[in-house]
Amino acid sequence: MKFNHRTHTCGALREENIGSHVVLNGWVNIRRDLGGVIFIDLRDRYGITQVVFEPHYNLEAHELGKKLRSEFVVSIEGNVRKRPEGTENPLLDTGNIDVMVDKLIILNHADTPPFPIEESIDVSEDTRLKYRYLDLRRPKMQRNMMLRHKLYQSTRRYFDAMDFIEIETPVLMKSTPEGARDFIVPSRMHKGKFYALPQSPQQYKQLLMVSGFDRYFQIVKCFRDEDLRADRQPEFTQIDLEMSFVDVDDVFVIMEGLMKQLFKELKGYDVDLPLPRLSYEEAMERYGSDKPDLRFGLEMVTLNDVFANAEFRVFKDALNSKGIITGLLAKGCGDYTRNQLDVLTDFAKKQGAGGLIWMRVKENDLEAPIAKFLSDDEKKGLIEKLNAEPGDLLFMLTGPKTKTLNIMGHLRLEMARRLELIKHDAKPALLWVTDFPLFEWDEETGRYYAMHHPFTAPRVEDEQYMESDPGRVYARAYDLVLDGNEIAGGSIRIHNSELQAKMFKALGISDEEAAEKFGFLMNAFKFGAPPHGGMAFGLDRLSMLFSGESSIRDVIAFPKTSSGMSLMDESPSTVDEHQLKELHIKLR
RNA sequence: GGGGAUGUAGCUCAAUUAGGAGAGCAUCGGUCUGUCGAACCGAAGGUCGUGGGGGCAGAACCCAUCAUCCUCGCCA
Repeated sequence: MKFNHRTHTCGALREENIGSHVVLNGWVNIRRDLGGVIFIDLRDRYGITQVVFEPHYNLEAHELGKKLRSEFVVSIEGNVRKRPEGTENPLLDTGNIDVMVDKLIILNHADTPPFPIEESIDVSEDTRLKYRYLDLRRPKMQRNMMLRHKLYQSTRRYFDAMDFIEIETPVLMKSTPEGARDFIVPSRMHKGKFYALPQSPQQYKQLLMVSGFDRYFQIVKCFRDEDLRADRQPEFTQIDLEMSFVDVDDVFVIMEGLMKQLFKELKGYDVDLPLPRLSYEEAMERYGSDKPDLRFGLEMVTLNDVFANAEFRVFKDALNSKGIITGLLAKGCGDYTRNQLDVLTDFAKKQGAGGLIWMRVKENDLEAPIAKFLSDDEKKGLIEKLNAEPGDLLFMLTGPKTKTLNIMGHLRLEMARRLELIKHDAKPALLWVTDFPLFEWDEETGRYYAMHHPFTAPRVEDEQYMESDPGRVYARAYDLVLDGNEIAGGSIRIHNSELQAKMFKALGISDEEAAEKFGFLMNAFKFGAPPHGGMAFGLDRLSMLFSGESSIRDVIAFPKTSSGMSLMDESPSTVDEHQLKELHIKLR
């Protein structure tokens, strides 16, 4: 089909173009047919321009213009004209002009779209995902994709300027036992053998350090076969980096520089450096989360010392079993009704709490079902410690430390929502969380797991406990948190094969298994591995937060549903029997 | 794997206690020369997610199942 190249985009024309003859190509956003005159909003990714078909101006074009419908693809030629006085549209950048059409070419017809292509639409996500190519035409999605593009470009510019080298690592790799479930790829050439898709390029980037590349980065797809969430997809994108001859603070400086640049270039916001740091313990005790949202206060307080001599059995049990008593002050919520408190109690119970203790703070007393179990000293201590005043409400939870703090952390977020503590224009809250435990004990399997990953270095002063008491070893690991979201995590790595062997031993991985699964890394470490460390950013989450979205699906062009399906192309799908046969696979 | 919410016209939703499937938008036709959420008049449009059950009668009740969203577990 013959058509002319555009002279302008649909967002370009202004009053200075009045009088010029132009060609515009784009989609019919909407048609307004007034009988004698037809207006078309012509759309491309740059904007919208109103084009006009008028019989006295051009009869032929007007006749053909009657056929236009939403989402037709057209090419028009015409003259830019100043809009008649009073008909300007201030909502459009091009709103002071319109284009009188001399020639219309319909490049393609379009079925009526299942939903309107508009800024904000009220359409179920299934429908949007099924017709994702239409959803992506919407200005909002176009903006999200463009912002993501800028995120890539700015990141690449930053790391290049900092002497980092972008190196691609394999997508087909060896399955590793630790961590998330692998996506598995069968090998046709090696019967019964499988590749795995990387959960992250962790081992490869460490090997690149052994190779002397010194500073590496990559924007890379990673895959984890685990259940999904609003902020988790089975395939996702990381900004991955690794540096040699560094300690924790060196990594922080690089990352803080990146955050400063990204915030400046993408949001026009100046981040104050250095970023605040919280230890894992402190984050848990004060915010009940290892990714605390610091856009608001509402801090939790550990009350163990207030109740050190408690008679009340619930508190006594908690203290005797090395548990925790944690409190939260809800300012001015003393008028919450029994019904509201029951709802919050249910909320806590759903998270796994035994119950939720609440107390209304009165002029000279505490009003609560459990008040009679507390001594006057305890009541006084509680009020002082929580800084409570008459009219306030306070919550308490008791139980095993991590779990209880977590539940209170959820309650903290819930109360923040109810009290609308997160202002729309709140300053972004960035912080480091440091000093994670190296290991996590798992009751079910009766063994330790690496909290970060098995290549994470212990703090030097804790190395001595690696064998005797792994539970008290802290890691040289750190997370970067933005507005209550974990957006990056990393660590200084083990670079010596003996320490790495100790690590595997603590994880209950036998020498044989370690040699089989990680032998190549252990071997590499014997040939002169520099001290190194790095980080990986969740680019999707970062992109989501910059776009102001609440799901990473809104910043991924073609995402999966929460059951891992692609509604557009209907994957995953069955394959032919002969494909399976070639792969030596039999379904059962 | 567990919990919660949802599923009715192309889209968003309604339908009281089980008793005539409806509205707005979109679509189609008509009127209309300055609209920009055009307006006005008219029309068409339904496997009530799917399968089964009880019942004179089901969109509604029961069972199963599928899908979507949120969430706990899980995510080194």
